[in-house]
Amino acid sequence: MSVRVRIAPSPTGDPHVGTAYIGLINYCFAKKNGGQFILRIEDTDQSRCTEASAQAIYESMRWLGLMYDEGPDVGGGKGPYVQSERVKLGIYRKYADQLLEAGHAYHCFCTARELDAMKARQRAANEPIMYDRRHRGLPLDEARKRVAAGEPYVIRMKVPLEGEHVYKDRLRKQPVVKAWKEIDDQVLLKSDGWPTYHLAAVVDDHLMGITHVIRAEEWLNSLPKHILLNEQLGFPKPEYVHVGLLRNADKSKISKRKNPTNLLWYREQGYLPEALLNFLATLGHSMPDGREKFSLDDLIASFDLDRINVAGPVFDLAKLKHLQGQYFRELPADRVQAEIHRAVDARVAKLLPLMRERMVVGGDFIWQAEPFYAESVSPHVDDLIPKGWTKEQARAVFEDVQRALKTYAANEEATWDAPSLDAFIRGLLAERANPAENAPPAAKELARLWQPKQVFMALRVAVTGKRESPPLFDTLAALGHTRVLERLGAAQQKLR
RNA sequence: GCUCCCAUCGUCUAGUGGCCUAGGACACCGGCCUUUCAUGCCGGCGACACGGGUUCGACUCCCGUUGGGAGUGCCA
Repeated sequence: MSVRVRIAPSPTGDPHVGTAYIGLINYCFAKKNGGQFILRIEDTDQSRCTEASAQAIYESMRWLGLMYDEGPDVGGGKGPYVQSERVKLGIYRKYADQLLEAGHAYHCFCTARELDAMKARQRAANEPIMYDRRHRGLPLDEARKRVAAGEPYVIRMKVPLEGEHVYKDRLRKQPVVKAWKEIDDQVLLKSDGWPTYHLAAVVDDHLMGITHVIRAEEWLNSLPKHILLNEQLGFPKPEYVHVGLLRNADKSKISKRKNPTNLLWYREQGYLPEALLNFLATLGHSMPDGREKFSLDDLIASFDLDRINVAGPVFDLAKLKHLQGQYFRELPADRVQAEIHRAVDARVAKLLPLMRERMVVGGDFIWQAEPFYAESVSPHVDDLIPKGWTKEQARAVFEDVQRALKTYAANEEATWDAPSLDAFIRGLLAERANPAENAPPAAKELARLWQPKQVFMALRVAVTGKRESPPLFDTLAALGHTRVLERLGAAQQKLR
């Protein structure tokens, strides 16, 4: 039988680097075995899923070159490949009814409030948190009467009350053993009539002829439910394989707060798909010959599912950058030039309003915009010290402003734009120039320094490295708080 | 809390009982090349979490401890 694998992302938010990671593994496994790689969109949460997000998934998979043989935008013989469309076809309802008839599932009429109360009680008592199955014994005909009467309900699966589930995952040394009594009677069909992930995925994997479900470790806990569902539905079981989750530096599940997780961000930044794919591959898989730089074709040729690591790897941007550099430097001159144009164009539109009135010829943009592109700037020490100030005084003022801006940037309410920064910084100056009666002597001594003209020039020099620049607050806004704070710190270093 | 998974340098990993005084890559440090920087090359720092077994012999197998992670949703 031919291998058929899939990725089944949910179109919420930005296309995720984890999708690419799991996608890469599935893709390689499919290609290695002459099988098919399928993309299915799991949008059964009507409140969170968007079409734009689905489009972004297609786009990023294409960009990476992880082209699927079947999927929403390419078709295929087992479609539709979007679950919301399948809901409309009544596919999941049909299987839910089948489970109901066979006595493998039942109606539950609990309200959200009842369920919350149940959880709260269990939490307080340090008991495992799960549904108490209060409606499990309800006869089917009685439940149907309540449904007919318009009472809201969900359909839950009937999990065995005793015994245990054992599954040997090919990547793990020991079989995974889980007692049934610790597994919840999972909701299969929600009160809006749409399926939950568990029902939809099992049904679709079967209908789409999926032979191997290779997915992230976060699904391992619900594995018994999925296998049970296959059995109750009379489906032949695919092989389930669970790979480790990508991690942040602190080992927690990768998140956008701590890492760039948006695939399109990498494209915007100018990362090459080959580099990103190569990097992702080294995270979980290793070449038998130890090669660490290789093409997708090389990877497929040597790919071995059993060599995938189960321990979740830390996503290390520094290593990606190194690989990216290697790929970039191999690029032919015309591609390099194209990449430069792309990188510049992306920022020109934003900066042009600031630059324009100071420009005489187009080339002026290059040096005028330099502070906005540069990683760091190198101001002249003399320019950092306004007339009549000492080095120490200048440093004290920079430190004070930096601290204030740091607090400001950390404030959720505050916005980092020119008008807000203008108001904030002028307010700070006014405050410092007029210290309270009971202020420390040091503050009173510095009070005379807080003149806008001089402080603004010093700040301008610190953040741009030049005495000429667009208006200070526009400049601060365009630079972003991270760079501004960095440069204020660097200025203080220079003044030591 | 409960359940499950995982455990080699800071990070990604090689290692499937003797080839290991544990190999490579990133990062870091030093040197060479170079007017500078970068690239490139050379070198250095640096790990088998701990404790018990099994065995003639454990990084490799088993058990426990510790640590980390995930799940615990009418989200996926």
